[in-house]
Amino acid sequence: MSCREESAATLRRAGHRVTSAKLLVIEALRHAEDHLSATAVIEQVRRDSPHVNESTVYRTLGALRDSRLISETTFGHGEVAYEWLGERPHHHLVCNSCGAVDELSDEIVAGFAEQLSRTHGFVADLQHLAVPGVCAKCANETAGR
Amino acid sequence: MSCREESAATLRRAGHRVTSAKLLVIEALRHAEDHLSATAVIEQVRRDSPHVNESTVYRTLGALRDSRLISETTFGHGEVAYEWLGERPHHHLVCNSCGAVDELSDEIVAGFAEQLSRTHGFVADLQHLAVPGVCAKCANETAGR
DNA sequence: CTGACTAATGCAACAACTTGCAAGAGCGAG
DNA sequence: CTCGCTCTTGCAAGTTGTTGCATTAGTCAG
Repeated sequence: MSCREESAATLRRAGHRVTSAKLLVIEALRHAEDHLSATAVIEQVRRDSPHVNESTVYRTLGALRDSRLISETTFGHGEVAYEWLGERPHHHLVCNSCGAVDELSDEIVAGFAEQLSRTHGFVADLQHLAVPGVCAKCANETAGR
Repeated sequence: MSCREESAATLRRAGHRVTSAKLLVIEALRHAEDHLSATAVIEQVRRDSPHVNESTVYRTLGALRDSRLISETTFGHGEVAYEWLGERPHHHLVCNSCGAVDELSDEIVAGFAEQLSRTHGFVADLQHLAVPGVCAKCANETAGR
């Protein structure tokens, strides 16, 4: 199955209609294999089809997020980043000092969620968490000084 | 010490100049004893001093957040909520189903942060976390059906 | 108390999103 | 294949938050 057909099938499975705008947004995020800002997605989509309206992209991003096909994350203060959610859930460690974004497997986060369930009966929905802080490298440099 | 003098002292300690705009923003948040949206803060500030510019309030909220005097949290998708950070750190459990916001003590979160430190050397800065999910009540109702 | 240095503010333009509405297009029924 | 229901889209106007710059006003040294 081609990449495009796969995207179409995913869309259909999630109850969306298969339109060129949605496909373009999905392709942009899949091929980026990284976080993209809304503006970057618009730019990428327009590289292929300049006529696509920006509000359509915003609406599509919101719809795909609600269907759990992509994640919407706020890194630090300001920008919203979108990312294709492929296989397993994952999370991010964002360094406030150097800006590095590291990946965090789901295990620790899942343990945290389980604790919340045990103690508060709260079923946490942590599919894509961005944890702010200071990375090991920056923490060392600061301590050394 | 009056409430206002206390706010002024807090501002000074954090390296800010004591201005009426900053005091009004702080008082609004302190007396609310709850989360306020940026718009609500502007409204509240203007009830006392209608001449204060909205961009000043936005800038003040940003400055106070950077000084750790207030927290900036995103509940669900959309609005940003500000809250006065009094004593001890605390967090929130936000129900996606009924919208209830419950408080979460820092203990569990601190344990999570410690794990991140042990496994990744990452010093997490989780002073005010909003965990999305489904509260115990809503989870029960769904299960019962 | 006075002057000066610099943070804070107001203003207006800008950037980043959102929303209502009418026109267009996907997709399932027949 | 065609019809029609309804989801999507484009457009334009509206929110919400940000930024550059000139002016105002806290603070602190003297």
